[in-house]
Amino acid sequence: MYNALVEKLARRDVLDAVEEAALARVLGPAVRVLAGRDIVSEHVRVEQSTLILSGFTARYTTLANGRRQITEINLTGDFIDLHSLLMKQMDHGIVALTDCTIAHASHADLRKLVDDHGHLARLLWLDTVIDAAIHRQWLVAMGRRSALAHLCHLICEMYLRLEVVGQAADHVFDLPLSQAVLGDALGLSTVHVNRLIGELRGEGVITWVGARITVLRWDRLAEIAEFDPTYLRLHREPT
Amino acid sequence: MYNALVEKLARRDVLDAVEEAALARVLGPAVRVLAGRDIVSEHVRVEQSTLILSGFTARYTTLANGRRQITEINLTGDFIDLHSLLMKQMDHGIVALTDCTIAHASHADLRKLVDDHGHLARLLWLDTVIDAAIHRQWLVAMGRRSALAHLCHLICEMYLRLEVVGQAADHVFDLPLSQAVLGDALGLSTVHVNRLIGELRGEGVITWVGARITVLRWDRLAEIAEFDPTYLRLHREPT
DNA sequence: CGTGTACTTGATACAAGTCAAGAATAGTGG
DNA sequence: CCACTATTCTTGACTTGTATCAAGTACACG
Repeated sequence: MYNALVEKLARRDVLDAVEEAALARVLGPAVRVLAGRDIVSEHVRVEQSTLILSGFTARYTTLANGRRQITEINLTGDFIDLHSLLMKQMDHGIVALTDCTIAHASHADLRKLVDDHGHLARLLWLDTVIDAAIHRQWLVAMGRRSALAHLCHLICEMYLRLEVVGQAADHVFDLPLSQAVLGDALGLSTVHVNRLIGELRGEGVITWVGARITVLRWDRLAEIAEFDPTYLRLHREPT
Repeated sequence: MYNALVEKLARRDVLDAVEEAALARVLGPAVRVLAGRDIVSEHVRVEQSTLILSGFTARYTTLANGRRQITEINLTGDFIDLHSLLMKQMDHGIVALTDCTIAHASHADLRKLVDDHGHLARLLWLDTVIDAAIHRQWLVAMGRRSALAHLCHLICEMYLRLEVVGQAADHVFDLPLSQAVLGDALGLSTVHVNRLIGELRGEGVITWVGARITVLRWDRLAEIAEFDPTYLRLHREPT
């Protein structure tokens, strides 16, 4: 059930059976969460971390005027609040964007896991470091790329991350997020997101029907986004 | 010479003499870097991490059209590329914004340090986790706050971070960054940054003469920014 | 004391937001 | 299975925040 996480970590460095077993041991039973529900609320203190077994979630922050900014979209195999092992108090909330299955790991157990397994600890540390790298790419896209390039960048990122966990292939994948959610992630209005998608459709770069995205011209998409996948660290290397 | 780092870590959790000594041992001699020079270039692979002993640096990414986005401003006591211990390949560059003094620590030595000192390792991990939290705050400010609120948020953050290392007190501090640099950090044009500063001056919120910023009305500044310092984790707690 | 960099201000352009309303889908209960 | 409802998507008209272009002023520094 924690296969996606193992696949992701194994994509970065060899994971031995002992480590896999240790990881499995800290995870609690699968829990179902309905779309729209908070998995972790803003500002709370937590004593456990959460692994996504299936579904999409978002880190978000709400402002006084009710506007929301999503700072990362997470998916199957992501340890969404691993950072809370070190920073107990949440600086943001995490909401289920679709129906999700999750599993918890207590900080006490995780603490023992990282104490006993140095190599695995470094891989988990790496995972939090990659979160930061994703944040930086979003910052660059938000601050200095055009809205269209920003959207293209997000599509490229989602495709690659889904591909790692077997939920994307041949430039086809499902992204069951509303345009309002995408707007909150991109820092744009829903209307503008809609027009950008229309533009990509019109140029024949993608089709997007329901949740199903088909990238017809990947090269063009990556070119508009100036997409460089280095930051996702999807190659195997001793860590 | 590494006092600022020790002060910062000690602000978060008790650091014993053994840990302090171990930290000192991995650091090489102080090196001078002139303003404008790259400390680490984009895309390169590195085998050492860098601690700022004095001065200001910026993480940045350059786009094809020459525009630049700064994703974090770093200062005295910051381990600017600690993440490279785990992700060797840089996904961004680091430039000296002012003349700086820095010290290097080889990854081999750092690796041994984190292997031998679990608690210290967690504090360093925490430091990278806080970098991610800072990125998230910038994302929120960029995506959903007004340009004015974004600038105010940056001023609040810089003040608190400088205060930790003894470079700010009584709402007065030096921020020797040009408005062009601030624009690259905020994702705004230089002209607009200039007008925002004028607005804050006009409202009597701050004075800003040369590099010297005096916050006359901190409450107002924090209110505009909706600033909540939780993300900087500046309280002591076992980690 | 001259020259480059940073700051400041004004005029204009444009990207993206807001408001509004209709069309398409998906979900729900009878 | 269909009618009813609530989202979500789409399009148009208009507004606004921020960028761009341009020119002048104030510093800093060699």
